[in-house]
Amino acid sequence: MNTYDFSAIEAKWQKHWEEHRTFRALGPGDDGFDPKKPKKYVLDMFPYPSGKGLHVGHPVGYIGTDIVSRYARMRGYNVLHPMGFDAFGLPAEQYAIETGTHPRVSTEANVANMLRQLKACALSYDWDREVRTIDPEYYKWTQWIFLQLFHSWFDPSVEKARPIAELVARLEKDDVRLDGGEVVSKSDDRFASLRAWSEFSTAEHHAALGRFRLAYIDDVPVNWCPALGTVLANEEVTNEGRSERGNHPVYRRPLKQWMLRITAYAERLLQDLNDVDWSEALKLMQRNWIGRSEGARVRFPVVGADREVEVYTTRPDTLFGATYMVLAPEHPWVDELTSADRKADVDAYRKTAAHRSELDRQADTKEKTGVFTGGYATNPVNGKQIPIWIADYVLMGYGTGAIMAVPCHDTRDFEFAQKFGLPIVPVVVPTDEWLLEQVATGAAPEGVGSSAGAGGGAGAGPDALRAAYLESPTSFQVAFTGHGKGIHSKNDEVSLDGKETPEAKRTIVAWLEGKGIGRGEVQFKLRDWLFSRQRFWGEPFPILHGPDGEIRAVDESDLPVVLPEIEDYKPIPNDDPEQPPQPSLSRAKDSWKFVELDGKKYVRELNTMPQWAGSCWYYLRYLDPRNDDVFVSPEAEQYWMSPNGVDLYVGGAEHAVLHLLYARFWHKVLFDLGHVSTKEPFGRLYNQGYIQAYSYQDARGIYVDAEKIEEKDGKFFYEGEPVTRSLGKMGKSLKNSVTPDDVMEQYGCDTFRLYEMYLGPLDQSKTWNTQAIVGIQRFLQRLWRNFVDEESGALRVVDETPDEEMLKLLHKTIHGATDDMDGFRFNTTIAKLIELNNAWVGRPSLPRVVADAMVRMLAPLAPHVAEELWQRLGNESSVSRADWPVAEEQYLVDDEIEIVVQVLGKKRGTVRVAAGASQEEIQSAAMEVDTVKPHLEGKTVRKVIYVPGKLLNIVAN
RNA sequence: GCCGGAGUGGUGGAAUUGGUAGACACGCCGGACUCAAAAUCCGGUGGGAGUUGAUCUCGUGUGGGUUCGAGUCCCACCUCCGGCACCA
Repeated sequence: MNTYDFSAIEAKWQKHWEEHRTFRALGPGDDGFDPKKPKKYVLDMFPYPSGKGLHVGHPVGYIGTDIVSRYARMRGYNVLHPMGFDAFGLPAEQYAIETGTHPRVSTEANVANMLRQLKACALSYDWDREVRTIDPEYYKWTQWIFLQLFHSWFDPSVEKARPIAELVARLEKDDVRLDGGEVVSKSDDRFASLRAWSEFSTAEHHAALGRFRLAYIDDVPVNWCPALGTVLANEEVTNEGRSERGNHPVYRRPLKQWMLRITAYAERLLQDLNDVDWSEALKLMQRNWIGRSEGARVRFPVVGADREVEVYTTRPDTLFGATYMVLAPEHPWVDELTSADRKADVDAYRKTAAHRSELDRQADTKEKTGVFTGGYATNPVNGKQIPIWIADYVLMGYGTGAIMAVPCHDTRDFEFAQKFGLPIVPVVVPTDEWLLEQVATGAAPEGVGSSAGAGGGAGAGPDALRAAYLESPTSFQVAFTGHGKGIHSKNDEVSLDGKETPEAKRTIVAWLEGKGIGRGEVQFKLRDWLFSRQRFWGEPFPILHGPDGEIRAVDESDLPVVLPEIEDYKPIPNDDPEQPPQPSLSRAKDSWKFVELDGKKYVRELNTMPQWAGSCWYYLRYLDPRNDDVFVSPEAEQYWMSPNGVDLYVGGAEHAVLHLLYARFWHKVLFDLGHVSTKEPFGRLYNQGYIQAYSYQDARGIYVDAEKIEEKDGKFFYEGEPVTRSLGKMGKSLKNSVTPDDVMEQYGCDTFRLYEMYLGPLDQSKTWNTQAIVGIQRFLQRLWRNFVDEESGALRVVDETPDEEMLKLLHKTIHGATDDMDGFRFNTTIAKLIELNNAWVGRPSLPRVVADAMVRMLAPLAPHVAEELWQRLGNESSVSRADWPVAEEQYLVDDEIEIVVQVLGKKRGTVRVAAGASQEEIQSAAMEVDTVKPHLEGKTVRKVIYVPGKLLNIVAN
């Protein structure tokens, strides 16, 4: 083997690593584990093994984390770098249905294929720690964690989860009583009027506790798709209100579903984002999703009824401008508030609203609709009677499902009021900037304030504009929604006039609280997490339903509840949307479905968990994957997770919200209950960019095979016909997929890995171009020829010291490469190695000191060729456990340096000076440079700026 | 509409805190080797001016600004990508 034979080398070393279990991660309790070494937990996002296999875009992140892991090992860390498969879920089940195979069979085939592809990439995972969510040994603990949620409640007084048994004990002692979802202590005025726990029936006990448990059953509006026989996530529903798969109608209707009380953690999920090292963009996405807003709840008494409608507003300072109210069509009090003569209209409106899907409703944001109920409420700040409407621009799911409408200072209310002729009263004075901007955009009425009309160039003055606005706000075509000073906002007890918005808010909230008609409140957009599906391919719930409304957890000792075998795992479709869903598990045998315990007959919960469940905690199972007694041992958990959780978590930005929010939520519950030692799971998170590829469409718009495109003069042709080019994700449908299998067959794994990294920075989207890969291939071949004589196969490495210049290059390369590796800039690391290698091309031999360092630096990036050369250099152990080279300071400094000479900021020449030269010396030398001199002639030097070691700028004029 | 991110040669990209714009690579051009081709090696390669050369000049999406000096900072705008979207 004299030439660079990548297939032989790669096969040899992959076999070697597997046989020697080179990348086994030793942890607490393992023989040979060294607890004195620092640890690094490097994690890839849990992949879903799809039937399509990987394309070259998928491994980018995996190669990146692999390089980080290999580098960390060489820097003396104990590295945990595991991989596994998130294999439950709809796509696998749908694929299984289409192909008529059992989901387990198709899933396992997909896993096997993906495993093969991953292993071909030489990723240094500890495969002994592989987990799969579909294994009962794994989902036993998913079920166990679900039970932790079920058995816990969020105690707002300490802002953490506690065992619900503690609450029950206090209820049984009658220390506390329940007011809906609130725990009321003896000292509270309400206590005496509330029923004691002992007066509750069994069913009431369960219902009452359900309002506290972190996992609970509730009637919630969901996307119900009768044809598919399941509820769907919002992402699975198209804009037309149909299912993405199969294009079946989807209905919005309330259904009894399992929910997880993630909203209890909203504040902590938001706050703790400050303590994690994630990109600001990603944190912002989570913050927006959680959607915290500060405002007030205010109660409006209904005229002629002993009722108060409660609204939530973020602008309590505009209360005096509330000229009508709007309830969501689904609001429970609509019937009661509707007058007899309005009933027909109201019913009709509610019916149409109910038939529109949520997305439908959100789609047309232009035209507001609504009807008057005939009812009136009293504005509590000024006693005015205002009409109550219903409209679908108010959502039942946010706030109280009712709003006070302030048309002058809210865009939606403004549009609605204009359409239905409701009064619009200004209560906040717009700022001058805003007023002038309205003139610029043409929203202000024409001619206002322009003293002499056109020609004079005199624009509308702010004073005139303000007067015009306050006189007639509708003459401006938009609402003023910003902050400003209050106006027309006072009653006998309180005045907001002249107060800036923040102060006005504080003033009115204090007044409302004093009067007992409202209070300040924080709201979140975040909703509780709908956690059940009616499909087969998921984790069964460890829950039994008793005959008297009892909801009983399966004993921990009886876990796992194994997914039963059923004859037909297809979903149970139903054309009638009014029929409740039939979970696939309802087809299980009675022996599975029914359980007798303590003389009672229970029915198993027949829903399954959604796909997110297994991926919410897999990073914990990797720490101790074969433990049958606990989900993770405290020793393993503390060693690998403390102090900041996963040290590096890499994945695509598509999981920015859902997975990362769900996993953080579970982790916090486990933290509160004492099962894990950190409050956040992922201390540092890094989003890798996507790999995009060009796709080509012919005249008909049909995608054509990207591999067969020919380019001529910047135009593209397929079989002679012109085609159009566009950039997009790689995929079969765009006919632009390139598989790692093909690339590796032609160029080898090392070239593939290097090229994927060389394409650009890890966090950026990059465009795949198979053509340019030869550059990397040539690099490895040149490298090989620097080490090995292709004629004889002899090593060209000699024990001699390179000259000073080459030593400097070597150590500067080590210095720079180390820096680049630390910053995940693998593209520039590779560029530096190429430069170092190029410097030796054409020389008769390669000094050992250079060869040694070069191989070490190459090891994390191109592990096979590095191992091979390492061995040829006479080493016996794996280069993957060798030390990363260290740059020697003495070679990083030059005796003589080149200083750039600028005149007035423009480069005019350079001077070579001794490294220690003073500014004066450099300056006088610089003035004499031939190319500099002419630029100084006849000018006076005003100032000289010297950037040490780099540049001298002479300011002369 | 709102919120993020990004625009640098023919191409992917480099320039870490404001300090030589274009490292490295692809492609292209020229040369060496060869009967020839491939591979390899050597040289060139942002635009314009300059007979060659030194050199000059323009140049990091557009237009302004700050600065001795701007790809980098500030303001306005354009384009592309991503997220959210009646959230009161």
